[in-house]
Amino acid sequence: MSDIEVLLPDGSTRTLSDGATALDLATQIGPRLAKDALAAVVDGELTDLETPLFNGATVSIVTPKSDLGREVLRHSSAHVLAQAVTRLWPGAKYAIGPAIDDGFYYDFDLPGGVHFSDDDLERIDEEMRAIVKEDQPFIRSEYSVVDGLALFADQPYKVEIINAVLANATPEDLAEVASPSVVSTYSNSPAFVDLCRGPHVPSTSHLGHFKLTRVAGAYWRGDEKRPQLQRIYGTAWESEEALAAHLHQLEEAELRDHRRLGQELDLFSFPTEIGPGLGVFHPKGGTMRRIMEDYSRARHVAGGYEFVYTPHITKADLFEVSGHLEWFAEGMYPPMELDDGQKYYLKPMNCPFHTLIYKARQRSYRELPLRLFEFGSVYRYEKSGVVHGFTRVRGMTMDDAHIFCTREQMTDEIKSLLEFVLDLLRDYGLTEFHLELSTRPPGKAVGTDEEWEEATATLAQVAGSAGLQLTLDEGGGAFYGPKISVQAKDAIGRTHQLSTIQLDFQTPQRFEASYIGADNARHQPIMIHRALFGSVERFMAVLIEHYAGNMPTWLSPEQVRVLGVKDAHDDYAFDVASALRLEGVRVGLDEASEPLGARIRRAKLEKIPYIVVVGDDDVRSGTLGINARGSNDPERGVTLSEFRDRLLSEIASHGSPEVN
RNA sequence: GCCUGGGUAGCUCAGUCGGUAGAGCAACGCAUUCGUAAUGCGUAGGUCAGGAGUUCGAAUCUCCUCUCAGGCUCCA
Repeated sequence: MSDIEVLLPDGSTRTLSDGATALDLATQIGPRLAKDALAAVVDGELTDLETPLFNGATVSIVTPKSDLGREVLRHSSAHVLAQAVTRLWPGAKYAIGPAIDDGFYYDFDLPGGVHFSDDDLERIDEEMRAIVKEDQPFIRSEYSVVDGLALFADQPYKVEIINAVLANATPEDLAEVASPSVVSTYSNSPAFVDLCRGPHVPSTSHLGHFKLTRVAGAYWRGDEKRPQLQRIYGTAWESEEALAAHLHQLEEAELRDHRRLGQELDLFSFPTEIGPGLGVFHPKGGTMRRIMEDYSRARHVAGGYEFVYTPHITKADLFEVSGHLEWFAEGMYPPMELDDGQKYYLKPMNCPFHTLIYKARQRSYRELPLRLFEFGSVYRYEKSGVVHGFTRVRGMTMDDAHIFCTREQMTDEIKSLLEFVLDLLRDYGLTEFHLELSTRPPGKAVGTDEEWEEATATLAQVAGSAGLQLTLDEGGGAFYGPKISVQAKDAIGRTHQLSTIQLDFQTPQRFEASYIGADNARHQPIMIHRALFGSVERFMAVLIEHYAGNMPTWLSPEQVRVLGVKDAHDDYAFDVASALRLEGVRVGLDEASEPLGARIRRAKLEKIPYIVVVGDDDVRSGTLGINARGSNDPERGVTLSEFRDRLLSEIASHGSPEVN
């Protein structure tokens, strides 16, 4: 028997006897590795440990504490979930069960149309732990398509997957089988066989650090028109500590939920009397929003924008010309019908209105680019199940602008616009971005192929030269044009879609907008739609979550609260507050009717950047005690002028007390 | 829109087997005057989301509607 030689990731080589598997390799390297090993990567292909190696192969062993390892154990956990469900509900049909970020899920169709309830999760969890204890090996088998179809004769979803792969293999389908001509399965006991490409952990005993999290409905193959299956979600990790850390992180995320902080900090609410997805801003949230908007306005003035205002409703005609009634009607509120039979719609977008402003008179090429800006409130009829705090609403205000320019100007205009966007977002404290390019939505778009190609190529060129990571969102554009969207990463690593920049050849055409060029001829302008916050409400929600409610000083509704130690100090406290207010600082005063500790506690819970405490010493020497947010170590004896200078410079630089 | 689970005082929540409503915080009043995260006592506050039904009797059981959360689909 001849030997084979394999290459390890560190560049070294190992000699093994012919027919040796990845597990044999791991064993040869060390018993610890053999014990930990879950799978292997052979020449870039993720595969089972049982896979025989061949001469010259590059092999790495996959262990639990790696992304690949976690993916394998999550995928295997999904199989155990399915096995547990088929034990508890004999006759259950199982559909697909992949690994996802942080966990896994599996979709089921229970006999008699039964649905899982939350209580079932506990039973399933117990059954899964029993299976783990049974230490069942995952055994791979391969069948012909015919045999595969016979094997899964009583599993209609599996049959559908096999047939779909035969007909037209999508990457999603291929995840479930080996290749279009070979049906691969894994069984971890004779009683449970699943269609799967693999690989899997050697046996169920490698699993166990999991938690089933929720049950949800999910459409078969993600299609609203197909039957809805019962999905169970779980999370799984390589160790109890990693699982606990993940659960802890979820709790942390919950603490910064803007809906919760909006309530706790008295910023805004969603009165049920008004309706779903329609929020109101309380004075503190209103202050925060006003500051956000004012700063944006100032930047837009500097950026050459002109400010316009337009109504919230319009005759149907306008949206017929724009194409919204043809392409966007299901996102619009139903019309109001007036006595004379005229239909009026609430506006879901501002662009047609701005186009009419453009068209209000003859335009010259000398006016272009013409940049029209509006904090425009729009209303969209979102499906009832999708509204979510201020991140998905039915009424919102966009920091919307439409730029009319010539075809020659558009590339430069988009380039400088992208810089403007990123610069502005950084001023609000977001620093990590990537871009997404959304292309023509198939079957839902107006305009010629050439126009779409030119617009998409222009955006791609600008996005590519921005030096940021660029991802492609195939078919995600608006009906009138492709778009670049700016995705920002927040403090706990989540990404949020914020700004969108859309290039539109269609609207000017539909409205017959034109300008007179230097050649004294009529030309059609190009239109750029752009919103930097996206919606003001949502941007505020993102910032609140990013900062966990600890807003930088310039955005805090109350920047300083002054407390007298006892009521003999209230006059001095008032003077301090007045002096700061003269400088434009938002200052609150909490008089000494309660113990100092209680007032400090309340101010801390309100996340006010600076608590100023004044007592006898301060009255005597004209100083302050400063208790900054994020610190439990107050500074004593600071002069008013020193504090004022520090505070004003922090506000001007958009800083926070935490980072000083 | 669909699936699962919720809705009890301003907020967070308890309420057993169907027997007529409870706490903490907040609010209000009185007292307390205090140097860095909760002073004490008292008062008031509820058509138990809304409607219908079952029952001698419903926060509790059934149905419908509204609404919230987590998913799916869709999306800024």
